[in-house]
Amino acid sequence: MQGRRIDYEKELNEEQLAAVQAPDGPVLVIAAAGTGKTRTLVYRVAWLVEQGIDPRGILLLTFTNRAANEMLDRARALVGDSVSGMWGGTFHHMANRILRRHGTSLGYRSDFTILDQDDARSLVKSCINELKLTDKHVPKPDVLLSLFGFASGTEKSLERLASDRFEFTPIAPEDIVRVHKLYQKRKVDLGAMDFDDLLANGLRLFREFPDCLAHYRERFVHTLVDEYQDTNTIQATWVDMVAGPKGNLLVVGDDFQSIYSWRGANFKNILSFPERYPGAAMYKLVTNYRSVPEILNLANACIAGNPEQFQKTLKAVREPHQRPWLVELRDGQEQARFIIEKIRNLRAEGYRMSEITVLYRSHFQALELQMELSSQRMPFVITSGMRFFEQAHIKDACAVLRLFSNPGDELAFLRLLGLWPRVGPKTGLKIWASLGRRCDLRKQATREKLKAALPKVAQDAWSTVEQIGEVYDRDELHSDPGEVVHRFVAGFYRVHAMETFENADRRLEDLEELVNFSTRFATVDEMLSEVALQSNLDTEGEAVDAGDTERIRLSTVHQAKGLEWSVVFILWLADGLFPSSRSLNEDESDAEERRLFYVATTRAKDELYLCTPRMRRTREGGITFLSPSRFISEIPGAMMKRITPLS
DNA sequence: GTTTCGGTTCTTTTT
DNA sequence: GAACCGAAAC
Repeated sequence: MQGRRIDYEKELNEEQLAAVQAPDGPVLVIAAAGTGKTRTLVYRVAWLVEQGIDPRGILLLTFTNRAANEMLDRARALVGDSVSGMWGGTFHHMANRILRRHGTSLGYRSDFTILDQDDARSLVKSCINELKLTDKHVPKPDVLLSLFGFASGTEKSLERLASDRFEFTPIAPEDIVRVHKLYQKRKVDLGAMDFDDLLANGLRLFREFPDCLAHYRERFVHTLVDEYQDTNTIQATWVDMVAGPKGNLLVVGDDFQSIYSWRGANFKNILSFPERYPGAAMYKLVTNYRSVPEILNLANACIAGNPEQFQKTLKAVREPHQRPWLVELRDGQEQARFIIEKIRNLRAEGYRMSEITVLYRSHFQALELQMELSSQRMPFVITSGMRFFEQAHIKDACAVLRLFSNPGDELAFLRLLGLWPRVGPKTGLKIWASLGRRCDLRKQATREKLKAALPKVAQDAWSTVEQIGEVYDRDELHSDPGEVVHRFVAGFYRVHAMETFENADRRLEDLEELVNFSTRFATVDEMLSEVALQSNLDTEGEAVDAGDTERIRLSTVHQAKGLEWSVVFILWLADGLFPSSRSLNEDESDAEERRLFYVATTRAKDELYLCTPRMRRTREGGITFLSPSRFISEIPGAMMKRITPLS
C-alpha cells in the first residue's frame, strides 16, 4: 500500500496539530474522551516518518491488542506499507519479542512458555497443595495471583501488601510469601513466564544488561505510548529507560479514564510526568467531536468531584440534540423489556443495530437481557467473560502444540493426558515423573515408555498423538501448527468432544476457526505466544464480524473503552452494582468507579439511557431493594429527562 | 486409591 | 458455564 499526501492543517484541528508536530523531546498529551487521541497518535507517526525517521526506529506501545491493530491499520492507510517496520503492539507483546531474543541472559530458553490466567491458576493451586497449606487459611489461587501481579507491577513488597490486605484475618502473610516463592521456582523449572513475568523480566533485562538497553535505546529513536494513565510502575520505568536521555517520548492519556488501578496501574505516572520530565511540552485535547453537548454536560458534571486530576472540560462541537434519559424501572426484567422495546423504536427511526450498545459493570449483569434478547430473536454479540483462547476445548488442542514446543511443559502434559479415559491428575503426575519430567513426543523411546504406562482404555486415544509425534519432524509440522491441530481433532478430539460436551458442534467450529487462525503463523512457537497474548478472536478478527454487523453489542465498560456508538444503554445503575460493592469494600474511595461511569457515558454519540432498576430478584425468590447509583444522584436533575415506563 | 459423576453455588474489571 | 464437593464406580 502506498501512503498518501497528508494535509496536516486541514485534517487536524489546532489542538491535534500542535501535538502531532511537537518538537523532539518529552511530550505529554492529555486527550479527553472523544477528542481524536488515536488520530493524533497515528498522524504523529506519519509526521515523524515524513521528517525522515525510519519506521523501524519508532516504538508504539498500547495496552490492548485492539488498540494496537487499529493504530497499525490506520497508520498503514496513511503512511503506506513502510510502517510495517515499526514496532507496534501491547507492552506484553514487546516484552515477549525482546525476551525471545535476549531472555537467555536471564536463564530462559528462547522457547519459553507463556502461562495464561488458567495455567497460572492451576500452578498456584499445585503449589498450595505441595506446601500442605490446604487446611490452613490461604486465599484462593485467583486472589493470590492478583496480589502477586500487583506486587510485581508496582514493585512493592508482597509481604507488606499481604499483611495490609489480610489484617485481622487468620491468613498468614508468611504463607503467601511461601506460595509465591514456590510458584516462582516452579515457573522457572517449567521454562515458563506468566503475564507479569513478561513485564518484570523485560525490565530486568534493561536494568541488568546495559548492552541490551543500549541496543534498544539506539534502535528506538521515538517512543509513543497510548493510554499512559494505565501504566504501572514497571511499565512506566521500562518506558523511561528505553526512551533514555534523548527523551523522545510522547505519551497520550487521560487521567479521567484511568480504570485499571486494581491491577497496579498508577495514574500518578501521568500526573507526575511534567515533574519527571522537566521542560516536557504539554498539549491538551478537549474538543469533542463524538457526543452531543447534553451528554458531555452530564459527563463533565459527574467527573468534576474527583480529586487529583488535570482539570479539563469537554468542549462540544456538535449541535444540541436531546438530554440523556434517566430510566426508572421496577426490576431487571422490566429493564430488559424496556431496552428491547426501545431498540425496536430506534430501528424504526433508522438506527442500525450495530450503532447500539448495552454497557454494564460486570458480565453477570447482562444475563437477564441476553435471555430476553434471544427469546425475542434479536441478534446480539457479547464480548464475553470467557475469552476465546481460554475455553476448555481451545486449550485442550493447544496443549498438544505446547508439548511439542516445550517438552518440559508439565501443565500441557497433564492437560493432554487428562483427556484420556482413566487418567486424572494423579496418574498423569506419576507418568510425568516416570518420564523424567520431560516428554518429547518426537523421540521414539519416550513414546514407547509413555504408551506402556497408560491404562488399556487410553491406548486408542493415545495412538492419534503417537502418530503425530512419529511424523512431526518428517512432515515439518513445526512450521504448520494448523495441521497438528487438524490431525489431533480429526483423530481423537472430535469424538471426545461429542462425548463430553453438550454443545460439541459449536466447539468444533471454534477449533476449525483455530486452524484458520493458525495459517498466519510460520511456526508452532510463534502461534503459541500469540495465542497466550491474544484474549479475544472475535473483537479484532474483522473476518468474523464483517458479514453480520447487524447486531447489538453487549459489553462491559472496561471492554468498551476507546469505542463509540450512537446509542448507549447503561444497565443496573444502582449502588452496590455500579458502583460495584466489591470495589467499595476496599479502603479505596469510589473515584475509580466514577471514572468508569465517566468512560461509559462518553461512549455515546447521540443518545444515552441510564437505567436504574429499583429491585433485584436473587435466586430462590429473594428480593433486594436497590437505591439509585450515587453517580446518578450527583448529576443535577435538570441534565436528564426522566422516564418511568410501564408499571 | 483414583477417577468419574451428579449436585450445588457463584459469577469485577484484563494482558 | 465452571469450580467445588461428596459419593459412587472402576
